[in-house]
Amino acid sequence: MKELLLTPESFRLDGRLWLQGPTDRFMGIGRLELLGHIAETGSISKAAQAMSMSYKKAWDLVNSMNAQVNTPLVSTQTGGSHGGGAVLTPAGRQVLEAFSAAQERFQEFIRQETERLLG
Amino acid sequence: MKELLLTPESFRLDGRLWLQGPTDRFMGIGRLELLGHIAETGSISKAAQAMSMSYKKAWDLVNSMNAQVNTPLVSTQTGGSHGGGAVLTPAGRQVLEAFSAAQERFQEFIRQETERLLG
DNA sequence: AAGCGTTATATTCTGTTGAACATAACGCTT
DNA sequence: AAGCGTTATGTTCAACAGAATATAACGCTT
Repeated sequence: MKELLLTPESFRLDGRLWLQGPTDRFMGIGRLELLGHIAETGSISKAAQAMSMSYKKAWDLVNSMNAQVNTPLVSTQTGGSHGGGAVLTPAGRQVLEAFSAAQERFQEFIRQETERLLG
Repeated sequence: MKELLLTPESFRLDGRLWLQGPTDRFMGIGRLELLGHIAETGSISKAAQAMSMSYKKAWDLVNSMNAQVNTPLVSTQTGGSHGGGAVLTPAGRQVLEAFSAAQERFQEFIRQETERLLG
């Protein structure tokens, strides 16, 4: 009977993937989810609530992303019938889709490596 | 002429891979490099110097790794002709090798994804 | 016995990060 | 004009992480 040093009950392979931009982090799993919630809800504040994140934090993230590209990812509007809102621009949808796909392939990579290391 | 939103001059795909243990992080790129330097130098303090890391930090990391497995990865000795020292156990060499390989495959994954996203 | 380089461990300081709170502006609705 | 939900922005406080400093113990060498 062979003793394994690393068992899947006690150890878990994990990882993160991100895009580093000119000044700050540009895209990561948190920012990606935030973009998804903004697309769904049409609002930064509702997206923040959905992630149990403060509005300020969410706004800072949106601001950081928009500041690092020529074409902003999120377009915002203050005032109006519903108080304002936020939508993804075409550039925003493009980034969301591309990074989502990369993220899924990364999860698949982690599954494979988990099999190798702990399986 | 097609304008790219994300150019490889301004954006860089990066990532991290780690093994989460029962209590703490168990293995990551930093701990891996530390194990490598310990294997080379036979000393925690020399390994720490090589990484511009305080001895205490290095010792804490070694202690954290050893505490999370039945068979320690690093065997230490105090006192003696050279003051003491540290060597990798067979388990330590095994973990070093296995995680190094995973790390290399991860770097290759990042290269591929960089090509897709920014290439 | 003194000196050495190392492991082993605690404490203190400090910088960074995130949370919490507070306020203003905006444009529609009533 | 007052109220609303939202975007936009600053400040303050708490928690955590890392760096710096300090000290002891150990076992060989001289």
